[in-house]
Amino acid sequence: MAKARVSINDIAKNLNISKTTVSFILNGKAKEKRISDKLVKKVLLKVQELEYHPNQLAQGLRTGKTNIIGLMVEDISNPFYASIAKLIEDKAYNNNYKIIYCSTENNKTRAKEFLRMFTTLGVDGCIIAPTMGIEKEINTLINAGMNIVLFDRKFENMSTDVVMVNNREGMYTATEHLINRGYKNIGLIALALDKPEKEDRIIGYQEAMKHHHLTPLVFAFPFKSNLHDYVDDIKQIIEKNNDLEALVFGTNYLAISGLEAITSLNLKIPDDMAIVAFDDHDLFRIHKPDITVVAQPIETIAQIAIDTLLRKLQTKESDRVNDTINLSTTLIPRGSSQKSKR
Amino acid sequence: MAKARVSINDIAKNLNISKTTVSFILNGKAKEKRISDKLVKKVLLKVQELEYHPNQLAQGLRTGKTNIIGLMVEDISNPFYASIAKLIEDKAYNNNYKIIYCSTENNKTRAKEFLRMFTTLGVDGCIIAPTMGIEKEINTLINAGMNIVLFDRKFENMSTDVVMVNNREGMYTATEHLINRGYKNIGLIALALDKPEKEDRIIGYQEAMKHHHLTPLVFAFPFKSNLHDYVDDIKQIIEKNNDLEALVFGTNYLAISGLEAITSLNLKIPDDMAIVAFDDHDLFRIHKPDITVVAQPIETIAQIAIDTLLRKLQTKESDRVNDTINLSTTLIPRGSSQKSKR
DNA sequence: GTGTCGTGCTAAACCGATTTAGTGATCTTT
DNA sequence: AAAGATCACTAAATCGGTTTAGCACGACAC
Repeated sequence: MAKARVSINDIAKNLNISKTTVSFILNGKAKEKRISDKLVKKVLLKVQELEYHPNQLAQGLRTGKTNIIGLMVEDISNPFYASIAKLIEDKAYNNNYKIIYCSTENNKTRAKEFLRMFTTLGVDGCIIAPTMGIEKEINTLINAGMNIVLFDRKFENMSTDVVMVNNREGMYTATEHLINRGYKNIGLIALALDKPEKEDRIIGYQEAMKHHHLTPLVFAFPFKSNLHDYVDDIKQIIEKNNDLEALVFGTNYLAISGLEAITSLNLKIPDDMAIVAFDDHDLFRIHKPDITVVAQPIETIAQIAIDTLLRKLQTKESDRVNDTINLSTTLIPRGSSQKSKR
Repeated sequence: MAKARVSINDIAKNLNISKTTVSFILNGKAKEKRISDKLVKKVLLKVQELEYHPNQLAQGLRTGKTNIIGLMVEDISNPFYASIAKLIEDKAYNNNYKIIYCSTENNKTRAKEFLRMFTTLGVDGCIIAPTMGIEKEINTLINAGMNIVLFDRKFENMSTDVVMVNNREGMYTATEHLINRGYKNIGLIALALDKPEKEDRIIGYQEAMKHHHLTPLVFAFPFKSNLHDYVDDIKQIIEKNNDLEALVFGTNYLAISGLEAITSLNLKIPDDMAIVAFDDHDLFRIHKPDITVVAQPIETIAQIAIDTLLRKLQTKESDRVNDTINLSTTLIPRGSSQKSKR
């Protein structure tokens, strides 16, 4: 038999006082509202005794604060986002915030529905790694007063806080790493949600190639929710371009698919095909040979994103300044893959 | 300037009707309550025009249903849980449920606080991979009428639905796999949150060893939130037990740490040290040589967990039957590691 | 003895929905 | 033409909190 939860009325009735008084006491306004110490003690004791815990829906409805933060990413099962989610959750928890999360799978419709869900649920703020095509909705939210921090991907001319890594520079470094090791026919396998000429990671690669007078060779894919589907695509690319010496991968899962493709074609890394991945992963560290990566500062991204949001939540709307933080990536050279002469 | 959200009152006032009527219409009770088709149309149009979406806090407060499901796991950044979370989220979303999640880090206090959060927030149900030591709290919740589905780990004599894999059998199979390939000195590296003699994975290993007249050698660790800390532990074990031929790992992250340890000691897999891991991971598939694992049926676990919960939410409390589902693991033999004669 | 002030507390409105219990108008029946 | 049924809605209570406005009482001043 389900027993009814204890409400503030139960406390009040039990002590024959008004629920106003109970509320004041529980919200630390006892002094301000001149409630006697004796009564305060009595109430707190009764609260303990009956194990009263305020209904957060009612609180949220009245105060407009839910202490819920919405977190929207591409795919929570991607270790990159999962790690960030974990760090954000942890910090949120320490500040008495809960996380509602959702994976957009780069689906515009889904993303929009989640945004609506955030508002109808009354989240206090949200941290979003946005998909393309939800710019308008996000702007509407911002204008309606929602506290938003973007990360991983940004929109031009959006007046909110953004935490970004320098994708262009990171990719430039990754590409140059291969060039410095003597590779010339270097291809890029990347995701293009937007137009390729707008994707910083693609641009960084192209700049590095051009700067060294090499010809860029970009293979851009749309997002697929079954990540395994990339393996065949990559196999085909390798088979069709048999002068390819090296590949740069734009995301961790593309690189993982790349590894599978390379292995199943019986090619050796790095002699038959050298690779560099964007975004680190346990797998790249432990793989033999270990894989050079451009790592994103996951802890810092999470840290700044949640800090910024929490700060925002404590600032009057009028006093806010929107920052765009640009973090640097780190090249982690692994293996010893100087190009060997075949 | 933050614009106020549209409420049901706005719709009502705008059309000069009662909000009761609006509520009836929006909840599909127009026919039953004999609201004229003309008015129904007018209301729906106005709802569209003003982009009205009901406040879910108010709805939740009144109806006692929030359409929120709580998901509690050990660590959302562990791919095992992250994958399950993703699948659960997806299915929940399709049924108009949202997910609030939290990582317990096997911390009793944290877990208890999260459970409380679930109730004060009024979640409709929760899916929990429980930590040890929160049995009492979970029972209290169940008695208070909360809908709970447990997975990954269970408590004896708890009257709720549980989705489990057969850990004992899985570990037996994993161990026997190594025995069949000719290894004799096989150690187990596992987590022991409870007492080792109560951990099914440890028991399965021991049974396999004894059945084949071999001596079990169990190394049980407590949970550490910094997973990297296991590497040194494992290195020491390998160094101190130099007759060890093979290791079975109880979790994916222990196996990953094991790989790191083995590599950093310059040992070769499987010749110097053969291994089998419990719970698959991209890394084990792609690693050279690839690593034999006992895989858990992640999709099925997620599927059954959320299905069971959703079904439970639609069933009268009195009609409920609690199931314990036992799923089998799958041995995925990889590599070709017959023990070589040294 | 009346006005003022401080003390200690509370009644009632409110947040935004749902739900219960009707109400007044029109139509049927006899 | 009175009684009952049907129709098309609605006022008010409710969920469980917070917040506003204010009341009753005693002390003190004059």
